Amino acid sequence: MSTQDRPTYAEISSHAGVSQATVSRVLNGDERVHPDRAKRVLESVAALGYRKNRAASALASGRTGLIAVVIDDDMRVFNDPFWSAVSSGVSRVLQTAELQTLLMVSNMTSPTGAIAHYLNSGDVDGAIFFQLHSEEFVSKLAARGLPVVIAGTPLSSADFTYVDSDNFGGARQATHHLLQRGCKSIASITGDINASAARQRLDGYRQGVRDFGIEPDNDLVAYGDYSHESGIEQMRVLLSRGVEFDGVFAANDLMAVGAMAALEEAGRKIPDDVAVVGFDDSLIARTTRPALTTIRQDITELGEAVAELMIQKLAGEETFSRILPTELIVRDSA
Amino acid sequence: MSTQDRPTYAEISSHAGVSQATVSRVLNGDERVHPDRAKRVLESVAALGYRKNRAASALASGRTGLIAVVIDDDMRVFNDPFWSAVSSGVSRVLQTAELQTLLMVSNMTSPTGAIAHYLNSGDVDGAIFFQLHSEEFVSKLAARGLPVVIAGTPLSSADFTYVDSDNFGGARQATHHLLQRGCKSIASITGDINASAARQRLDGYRQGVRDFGIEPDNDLVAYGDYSHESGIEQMRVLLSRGVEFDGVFAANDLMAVGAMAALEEAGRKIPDDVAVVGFDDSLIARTTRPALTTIRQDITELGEAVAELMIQKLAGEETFSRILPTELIVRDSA
DNA sequence: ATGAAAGCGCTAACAA
DNA sequence: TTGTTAGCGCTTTCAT
Repeated sequence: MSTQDRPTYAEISSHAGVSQATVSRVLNGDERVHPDRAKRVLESVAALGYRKNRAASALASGRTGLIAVVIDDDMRVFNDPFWSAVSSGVSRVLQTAELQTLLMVSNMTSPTGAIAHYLNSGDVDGAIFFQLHSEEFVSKLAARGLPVVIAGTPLSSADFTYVDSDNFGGARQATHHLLQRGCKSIASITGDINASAARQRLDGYRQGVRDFGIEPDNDLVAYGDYSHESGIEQMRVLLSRGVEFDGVFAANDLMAVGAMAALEEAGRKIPDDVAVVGFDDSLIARTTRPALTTIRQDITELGEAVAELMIQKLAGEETFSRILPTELIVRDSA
Repeated sequence: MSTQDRPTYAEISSHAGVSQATVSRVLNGDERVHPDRAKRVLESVAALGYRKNRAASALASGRTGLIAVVIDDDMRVFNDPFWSAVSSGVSRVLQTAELQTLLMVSNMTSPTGAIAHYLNSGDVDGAIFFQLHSEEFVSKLAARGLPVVIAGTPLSSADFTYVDSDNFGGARQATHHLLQRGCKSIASITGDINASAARQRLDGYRQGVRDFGIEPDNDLVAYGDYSHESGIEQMRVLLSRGVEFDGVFAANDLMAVGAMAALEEAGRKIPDDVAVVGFDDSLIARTTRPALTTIRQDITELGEAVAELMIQKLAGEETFSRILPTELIVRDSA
């Protein structure tokens, strides 16, 4: 809008008394320019209030400076502050590398969708996926040479670069805490078991009990889907099975809160009759009563790590997936 | 990355046997092209798997197809699913108009910041602001001809185009509900009073009591800041004042939950001794016990409305700010 | 180390 | 209605 006729290389070039090529070199950090001339260029840039036209730059160089962040338009995602915190971290870090964040909300990331279209069009320099959609689709993009980083753990063993919290370790930590505080029998309510995080947390729970010489008992595991309702339901299921337990690890805070409601409904006192540990350290963990003991993941760092890996990829450096440590936050429920 | 040497207008043009100008016209929806030739162009496009190069298009046309969504890097924003739901709506609607969403997280939207820089560079076709930062800054951008739409109500009476929930009406509705269920004296805990929404909710509460012939009493108003902690604190303040009340309207759910905790701590039963109504209908309203009666705002629609207004602005149409209706959700707390 | 010059792929006058 | 033709502003060989 409004061709404010801003200065171009032509103006800078004549104002500084150098060629446009030199202006370009200076503005792109090319080393081989005499410091004096570089200084003059920079002065002219400042004097004329010059700002680079990204479209022109993108056209000429083939680099757009845009990184897509692809999110499933899944209610889970948008009711969960988790992903917005990750996005925030991503965006902030990308900005330091002069990269912009393109937010793409996909209702279905089918290879024929508008997003697939866009991602294939070379209009972005890279793509970050939140919870891996169709891994096949993502593999295809990666194979085409598009730098891809994933927030979360891919289901397949494919060699994606990804960053995730230590779901396994966190769940194990939670279980250990319950056992250490004296619980004898620990139950667990899993998240949506189709998601890798839920599986890892279940595995961590199992390892956790094993660490204390207890054989995992399938009767103590109930399969939820991360929702508050499923926390209530699955706790009722556990109670109805008649197996004894005095500790519960729920794969996220929301289910933990649901489970606590069901426990109280059944007349069990928390934490005395049954101790409860969640996962996420979301807002709800602090505000629920009793306050929820939980596993904190550093989601802002997750976002930052993802962005850093992307920057490394773009620079052609080798990248290594990262697992971020979690932390036990002890409150009143366990 | 990887110059997949994708087809350009040159290829389409020769494949379809028309000029590049015609290709451009067809691809940009120019009416005055003979249907037959348009059809041929489209076929060639499909046959060759052509995809437009946005950078080239942007350079030539001056339109980037990018809309910035500017969000304050404020913990409030990223702990609150509110804004991610709005972004989701924005992004989805913009996509239908072939526009992409550029997510810009500002730590300080100072006119000298990187974001200001970007916004001033003509690299975006428009900007959407979440909660108005520096209105002066935004006015300046708008004055330069950048289409701007705001999610939330501007503090000043400036003529921005904005979309907001009916904060006044919702608060009034909440107050009416308390009065209708038999409460005789209603207290209120406000949000951060520097924010327009908090002021509107306070005004709505006052109007609500007045509607029932009661004169608003300043001793019944406590000033919070939207945080859970402030809900607890301000409820304690209210209780310590010694003024009687049997109903409370908190300006958001988080404070309402905090207030309930403080009430129970003081031995007051909810809703019998004191009924509580919140605002937002966030996740926490459903999961807290007793479940919170609250005012729901349709935040996805808010995002969609913002995006629609932006599209209208870009089309040069006149735009009118919108206030979206709220809905009372009755649960157990009132 | 610097400059000249040829595009990058598309759009939009202008002509026809 | 269609085609011709200049660019848009920057990057990048290729010379020097």
